[in-house]
Amino acid sequence: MVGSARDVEIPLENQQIKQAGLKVTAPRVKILEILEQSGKRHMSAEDVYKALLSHDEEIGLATVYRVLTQFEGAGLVCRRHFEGGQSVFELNSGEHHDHLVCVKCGKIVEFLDTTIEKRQARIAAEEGFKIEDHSLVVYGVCPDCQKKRG
Amino acid sequence: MVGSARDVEIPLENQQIKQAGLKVTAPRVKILEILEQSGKRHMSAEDVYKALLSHDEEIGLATVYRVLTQFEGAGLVCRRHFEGGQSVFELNSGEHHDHLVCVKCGKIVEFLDTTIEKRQARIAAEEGFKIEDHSLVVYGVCPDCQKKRG
DNA sequence: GGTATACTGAAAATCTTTCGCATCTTGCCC
DNA sequence: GGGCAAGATGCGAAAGATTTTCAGTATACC
Ligand SMILES: [Mn+2]
Ligand SMILES: [Mn+2]
Ligand SMILES: [Zn+2]
Ligand SMILES: [Zn+2]
Repeated sequence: MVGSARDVEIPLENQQIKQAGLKVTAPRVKILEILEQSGKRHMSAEDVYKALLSHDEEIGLATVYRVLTQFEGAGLVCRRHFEGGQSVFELNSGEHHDHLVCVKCGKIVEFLDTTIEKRQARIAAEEGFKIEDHSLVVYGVCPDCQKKRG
Repeated sequence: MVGSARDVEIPLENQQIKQAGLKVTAPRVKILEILEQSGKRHMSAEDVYKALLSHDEEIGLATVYRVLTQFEGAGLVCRRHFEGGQSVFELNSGEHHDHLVCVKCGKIVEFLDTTIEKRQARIAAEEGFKIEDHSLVVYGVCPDCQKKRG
């Protein structure tokens, strides 16, 4: 047998999952791949599930929810609660950011504004609150959707 | 029969409901009363339902949801989506505001910061979005809860 | 009062997410 | 490489929140 173990590249996903303290299983690797490769940065569990189906992966919806929750706990993904029933997940970029969401087409623009972040911190401090987290979502109509309709 | 129609005061609730284009019915009046009289400014449908029960009102939970949704459509109440399952409703004060929520005890502090509001408007404008709404919720631990635990 | 229409309560249906559990896998030791 | 225990998966059932359905009832208006 010629060649070393290096002939087979160990996918980055496996490292991430292992480092998160989770066993490397097919569902976990596939779900992470979907999140990394999909054009949508923000996907609902259902979105992920459908993407898996379209890749002919036999993974149950319950497993998708379970794995996404584990990934969240491990800091691999962030869960968002925008309006409209389902939670959406995105890979954790490591940097906090907020969202601008188009109410017509669902387009999402991410932003980070230090002025807002500072004001929030000040307001919380004035009330004596110790901030744990925050959620800022601005809903509006994106340029494309404004063109399409009056 | 002495006395005019003015002897019987028409409750303000009835006016508000009528002006909203809705028929004045017992459930609607009671629910509006609960929202006005309850110490909690922010109530879930379940909260309202329980308050009704404690007032010996026979109103179904489905009706509570229906009425709250109608009130929202009529601009009488605002629906909020804080973390944790249920939506909460509050009377529409006519003035927008955001929320600081204690993750331990649920205490809510309302605030309005023009600096933040302006920054949001600018950010949306830069992206060409026409703002329709926004939701800013800061989660943290209130002073009381900080004292109670390490 | 009489009537068309809107409203109501209760149950059933939806929708999203989580559980229970029998059945597989993975990670690890020999 | 095989054996094993802990941990994961898939499936169906269950749960929790909200909405819909529908037959009976109340309201607004004449
Ligand atoms: Mn994002
Ligand atoms: Mn409020
Ligand atoms: Zn759009
Ligand atoms: Zn508190």
